[in-house]
Amino acid sequence: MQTHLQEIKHHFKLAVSVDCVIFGFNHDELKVLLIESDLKECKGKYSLLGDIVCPDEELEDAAYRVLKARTGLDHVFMEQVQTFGAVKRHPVGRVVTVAYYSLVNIARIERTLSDLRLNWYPIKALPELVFDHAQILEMCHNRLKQQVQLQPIGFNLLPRKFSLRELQHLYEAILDVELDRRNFRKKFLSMDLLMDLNEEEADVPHRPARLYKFDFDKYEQCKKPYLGIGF
Amino acid sequence: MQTHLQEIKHHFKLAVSVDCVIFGFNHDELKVLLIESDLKECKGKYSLLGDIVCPDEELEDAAYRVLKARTGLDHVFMEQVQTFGAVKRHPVGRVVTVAYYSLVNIARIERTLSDLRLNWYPIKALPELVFDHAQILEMCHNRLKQQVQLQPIGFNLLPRKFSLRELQHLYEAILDVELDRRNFRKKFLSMDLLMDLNEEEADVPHRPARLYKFDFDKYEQCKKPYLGIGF
DNA sequence: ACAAAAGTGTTAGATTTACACCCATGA
DNA sequence: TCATGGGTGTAAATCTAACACTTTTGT
Repeated sequence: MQTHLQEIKHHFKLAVSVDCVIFGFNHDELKVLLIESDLKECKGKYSLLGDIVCPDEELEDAAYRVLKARTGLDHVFMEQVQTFGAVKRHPVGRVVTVAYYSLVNIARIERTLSDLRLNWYPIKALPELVFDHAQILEMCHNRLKQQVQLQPIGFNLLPRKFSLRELQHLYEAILDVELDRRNFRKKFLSMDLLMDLNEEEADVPHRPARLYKFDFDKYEQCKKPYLGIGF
Repeated sequence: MQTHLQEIKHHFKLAVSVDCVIFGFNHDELKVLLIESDLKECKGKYSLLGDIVCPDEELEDAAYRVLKARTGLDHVFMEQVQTFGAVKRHPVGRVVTVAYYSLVNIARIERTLSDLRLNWYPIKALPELVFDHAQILEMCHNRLKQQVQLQPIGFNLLPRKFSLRELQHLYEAILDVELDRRNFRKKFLSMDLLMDLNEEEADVPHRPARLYKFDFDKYEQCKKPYLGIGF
C-alpha cells in the first residue's frame, strides 16, 4: 500500500513553491502587497509574491528570500499557513505551494519597493487574482484574524511607537468590527503590557495622543496556555 | 528574480508526501496511531502513517487514502496542519510532507486495523519516532489543543452517544489540565448544544450517567465570529 | 471659537471560579 | 453496606458592555 520511496524519482514531475501574503496597515486599512502578473494568460490580474523553492533550500528560507527580494526587509514576522496543491491549480504543471503570511510595517517599505508593478491593495477592495491566489489570501486573512486575537502579533504592523487609536483601528481593520474606544483602552491598559513612552504624536490637527510600545519580554513571561472552552 | 516556471522540470527531483496524525481517545487517554517502521535504518522506531502523493492526486485525497487504507474508515474529521520540508528531513532525498491530523472514534477501528504493526500509543508515552515525526506530531497536537477550544471538533473522538464524564475526560486529556466537574457541566449544558437522549450508560459499576449527543445543526446556526482579544 | 480626537468612570449584567453534599447503581 | 461516580447550587470575584462629558491641541 505504501509507495516504495525508491520510486520517487520516477513518480514525480512537480515543483514546490512558496507564496507570501504580505500584510501592511495604512490609513486605517489592512492592505496586501500584490504584483501585476506578467503571464500573458493572466493579463490584468494580480498575483501574490512567490517563487519556486530551490532543491536545497528550506521552505522558510525560500519565503524569506521572496520577502527580502520584494520588500528589502529582514527580520519580519512570518508564519506558515497552509499548503495548496490542487492538481490543476497552476497552468504549467503541478506546483504545490506553501503559503505564508507576514506582517510588515508598511512605512518602512513604501520607498524601497523593488518593482513598479508592486502595489498595496486594501483587503476590502482587492483586484482580481491569478490561479487560486484569492483563496490563499482569504485563508491567510482568516488565520491572521484568529491569531491576532490569541497572540500579540498585530504590533508588527505598526510603527515601533504607536497610539492607542492606531492600535484600535488596526484591530478593527483586521477583524472587520467596530470596538468601543473606552473598553478597548481599558482592556489593553489593564493587561499592563504597553509601555508608556511619555511621548506624544506630532503634527496632528488635534490633541496629540500618547505613544506606547509593546513589552514583548514581559509578555513572554506571563502568557498562559489554557484559555477556556468557548465556541 | 522570480524563477521562470518553464524551468520547473529541470529544477526538481523531489516528492511530496502526506503524513497523518490520527488521534483516538480511549480509557481517558489521548492516543495516536503509529506503525513500526520497516526501514532498516529505523529499526525499533515508529512512524506516522503517510505516503507519497501521486502525480494526479489531490493532497487531501492522498491523506484520506492513507487514512482509509489504515483504518478502514471514511468520513472522518481531518484538517491540514503544516508542511515540513527541511532539506535533510528524509534520508532518501527531498520529501516535502504535508501533515494532517484526524480525529477518529477509536472503538470503530480497533478490530479493523489492517496491519499488526499498527498500534495506538498514548500521547503521554510515545515511543521513539523516525525522522522529524516527533516534531510533526507535536505540531498537530498543539493545533488540536487550540482547535478543540474554538470549535466543537472533540466529539469526533467520542462515540455518537457519550456522557458528560467522557466529554470532560476528553478535554482533560487533550489539554492536559484538570477541570472542575460542576463548572464543566454547567458550561456545556448552558451552551444548550447537547441533546439529552434520555438514555443511560449500561454495565457500569456505579450510577449510570445520562447520554448526550452534540447538536451540530444548531451549532452551525449560532456560531459567532468575533471572540474578543485575549492573550 | 471651533473642529477633532484624547482622555477618563460607573453601573448592570454576564461569566468564571471555588467549593460540598446527597443520590443511584452494582458488587 | 460500601465503593464509585452522577447529579446539583450558591456566593464572590472577575470580566464585559453600554454609555457621556471634559480636555487638549491646531486652525
